Amino acid sequence: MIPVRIHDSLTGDLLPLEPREGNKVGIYACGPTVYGRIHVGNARPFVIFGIFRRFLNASGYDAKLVCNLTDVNDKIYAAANAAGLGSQELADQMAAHYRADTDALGIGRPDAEPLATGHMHGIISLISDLIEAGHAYEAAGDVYFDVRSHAAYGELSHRDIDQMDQGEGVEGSQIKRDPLDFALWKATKAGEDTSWDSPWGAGRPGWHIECSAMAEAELGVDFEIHGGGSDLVFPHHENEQAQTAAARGKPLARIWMHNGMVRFGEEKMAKSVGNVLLLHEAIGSHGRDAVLIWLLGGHYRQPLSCTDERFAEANARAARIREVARKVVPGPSPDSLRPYRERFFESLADDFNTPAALAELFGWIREANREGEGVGGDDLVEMLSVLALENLLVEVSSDGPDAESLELLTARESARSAKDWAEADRIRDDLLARGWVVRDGGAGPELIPAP
RNA sequence: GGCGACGUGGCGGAGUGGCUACGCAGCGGCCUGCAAAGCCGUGUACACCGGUUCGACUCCGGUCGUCGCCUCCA
Repeated sequence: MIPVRIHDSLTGDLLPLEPREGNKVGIYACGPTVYGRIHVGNARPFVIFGIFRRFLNASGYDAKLVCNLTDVNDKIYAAANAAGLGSQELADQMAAHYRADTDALGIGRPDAEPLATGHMHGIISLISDLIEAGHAYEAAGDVYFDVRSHAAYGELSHRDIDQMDQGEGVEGSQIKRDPLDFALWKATKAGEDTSWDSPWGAGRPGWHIECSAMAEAELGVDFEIHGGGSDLVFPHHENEQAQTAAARGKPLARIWMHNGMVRFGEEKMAKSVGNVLLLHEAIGSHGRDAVLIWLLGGHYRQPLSCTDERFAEANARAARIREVARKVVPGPSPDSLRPYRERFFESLADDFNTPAALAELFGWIREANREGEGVGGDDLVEMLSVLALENLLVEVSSDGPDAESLELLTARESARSAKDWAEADRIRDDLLARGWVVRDGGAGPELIPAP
């Protein structure tokens, strides 16, 4: 296990990753609410935490990544109504889309992907515990968390509870003890076609309590890392933290790891703003390699802009990797390239600095290109595997050039021998039209699939 | 208004109290019949103003600007 440090949103410090037990690391990253197709902003945490898990496993840890799906929620009721579907039907459909869309990223699935609807028992029992401990109260079939009963409330988002906007007109404001109290359980309302029985009557869980319950069921409490988008810090994670700490007397997680937002234009990409690029569209038009390299090209905590230029640039980077992969041979890499590999892992261990790691990868590539042919590729395979980019190593052309193209290549060689450059260049254009780029290397001409 | 973060070369994007990030694009060169690929070289980079320091892009203070959260949000 190499030492890993991660920035913690609660303390604002770089904290060492210290497993509770052996080399086991539990990571809970909040997934989307499934009421529509996900966009590339939603894909960022999926990729960040998915690749982070790969890095940890490659570094001697045994990481368990849990990414939940929220499949009960106001938005789902609204979207289902608009689509003329049952809410569970819509949620199931969109959950299936989510799995397919994220599968296309090719980074593997999380170790667990719990659904809120699959954890009703745990949710209800956690709410009961909170009521019993005096941190929650029932009111007209709803149950609310009593924010004033938990002194630490506000610690994660660094907010002073007394300075927070307590504007009225919020849902349930008449029956809540404090405007900041948030719903753990909501009594079923007209127009909602799903509900669950509880000690407080038929209803459904609030958003925040779902995650507290699912995280605990999968990872216990005081687990290593809780993550998600920075837009979840308040109120979602603040509330999760408060619920679990109030009910269990222990913090929910040791490190809070938040990724920055994807920007589209000058503002955050969000369904509510309407400025979204759907993940499957991005993969369809730019390829999954570009999407992945683009996401890894910025530090996870910083905002990241989404434009066609960025994807084109990412594709150019992918091409450079494929290029070196052509000349690398199986086997151990030379010692001279060792430092790049070392710094690649050091960068990832230092607050998961993927852009710095990529810089080392490209440093390795430059050195390997300088060495020429026959460089052992083990380092490259290792680094690309961590980033889920090992596919760049396999030759794109599964079948190789067809016979006719090879004949053209031979004909071009004859023309070149005869110094008939016009003919040679004409044949080269023909080959390009057939999808092959001619490359005259020292060992004779080679046909490379056109980009 | 409160809280959090950020302003780096043509673009994107790391990082550091004094030493080449890296990628994309440009320019020059090597290689090539010419290209392509690759390699080498190249561009007075660190918002502005003060301060601390032998020395600051890097630390401190202020100014301007941008973004996120404070409501559902990855």
